[in-house]
Amino acid sequence: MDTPHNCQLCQKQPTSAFHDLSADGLNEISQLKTCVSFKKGQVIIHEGARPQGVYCIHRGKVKLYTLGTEGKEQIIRFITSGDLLGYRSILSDEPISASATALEDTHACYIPKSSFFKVIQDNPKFSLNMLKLSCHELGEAGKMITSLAQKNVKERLAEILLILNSTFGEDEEGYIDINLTREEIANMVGTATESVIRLISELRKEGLIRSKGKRIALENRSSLRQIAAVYE
Amino acid sequence: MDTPHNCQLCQKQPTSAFHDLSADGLNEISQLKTCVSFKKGQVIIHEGARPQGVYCIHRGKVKLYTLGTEGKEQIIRFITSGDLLGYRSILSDEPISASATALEDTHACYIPKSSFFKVIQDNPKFSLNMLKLSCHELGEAGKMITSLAQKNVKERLAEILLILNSTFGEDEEGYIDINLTREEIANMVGTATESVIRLISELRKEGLIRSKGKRIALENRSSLRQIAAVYE
DNA sequence: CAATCAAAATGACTTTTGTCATATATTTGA
DNA sequence: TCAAATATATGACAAAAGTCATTTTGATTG
Repeated sequence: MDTPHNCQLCQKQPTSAFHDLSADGLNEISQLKTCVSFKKGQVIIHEGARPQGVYCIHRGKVKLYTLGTEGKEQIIRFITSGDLLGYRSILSDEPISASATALEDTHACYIPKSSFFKVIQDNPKFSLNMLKLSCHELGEAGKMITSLAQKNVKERLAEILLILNSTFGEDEEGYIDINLTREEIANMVGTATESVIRLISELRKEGLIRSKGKRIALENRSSLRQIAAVYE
Repeated sequence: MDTPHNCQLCQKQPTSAFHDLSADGLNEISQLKTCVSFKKGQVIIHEGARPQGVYCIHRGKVKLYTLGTEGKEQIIRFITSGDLLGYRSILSDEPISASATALEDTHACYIPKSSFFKVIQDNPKFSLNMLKLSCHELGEAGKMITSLAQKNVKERLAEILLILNSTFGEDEEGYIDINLTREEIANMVGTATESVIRLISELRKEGLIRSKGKRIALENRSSLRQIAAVYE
């Protein structure tokens, strides 16, 4: 077990389910949680398993993905500081429908199933936050479905690059601050690795992005937005 | 306003959020709801709008869809007896992300936003049911994402036919009991209408389905399952 | 700091899917 | 019930995306 993380950080984060939780509620969670770490590449939860608790990510980045035909990964979304992991399966009382793997060394709080339900029951505010959160995710999933069904690969790639940039921000040199292989990008976009590589070259030639090894920086967001046809 | 519907029907239905609700809770809802009807083809909720309440479908069938590029529909899922409509947007406090249109004459109960929140606050059981429901939907959405990203059109069509059959059942002649055009099926599968028509012909020639006009009946489920590669 | 390994890049080719045109069949509603 | 409208069906072709093979580049580590 690791050194305990400070739950108040999550309480302050507006996107967290613990946002605005009462001191009592926060205290309750602090008592029930334990702290764990995962190395880069380590599997945190495994598709098909029955989960025994939820994780609240304290620091690090995690990919959430399902395994399709022939074990091909489909990345559903990313999970990072303040986000919860594993709650879907526990709340719907179904086997885990998506696996999660750490993209970098990750620290998290673990809250056992029974404790999680206790917190939900004792804190209507938290319960409503969870409801809001899952409804928000549901809307995002709907957008992803429409995008996969109706856009071509280049449009989807442009969209994903914009999402990655706004989710993870940029490093000092302007590159998107996440370490993904072209294959992993392909697994988000829902296409072949070669197609992603080809289209990244194309976008680079068009001057919309630049790249150095696996790292990518956006150079012309508005054109990318136009390609992605994200009118929002 | 229509003749009032009996809420006990929803209470008894295991898939409904009102399942197992206390007599008090049920009574509270009965007081707050009004009853409404929609003609076939009528739009019930409209993408981008701000919803003022939720609908509980009493009888009828509704398609839920987002509008993609050039106004093309992407059907996300169907909503039928006992199901709620419009709650996602209200709970996540975002504009409606999907439109809903009645596929046949539909009767529903309307619960205004404020009443809906009141019921959630007064009935922890209902609140937890809603949470379970949205988490279940989230799992289904994840499956749909993987399917769209990794399966080819024929596999997805086979999958959709199996889903339609189990969701809506069959009429006396064995046809799937829902009235959809080939275009609407294409809008679920995420492909062109012609592709759906061609593949339906193909499946018919292979003896896996039969069809009469727009109606379709499954003849060989296990082969369809194999094509859909649904190992479950 | 090289040697090794893994990932990115690119070309050639195949398959799948989409588009457009047109013929045939089925619904629908007056 | 019959005509008009709508949907299904099919062919020909075009475009998009996937697969396989190979080269080049970048990352890793003893």
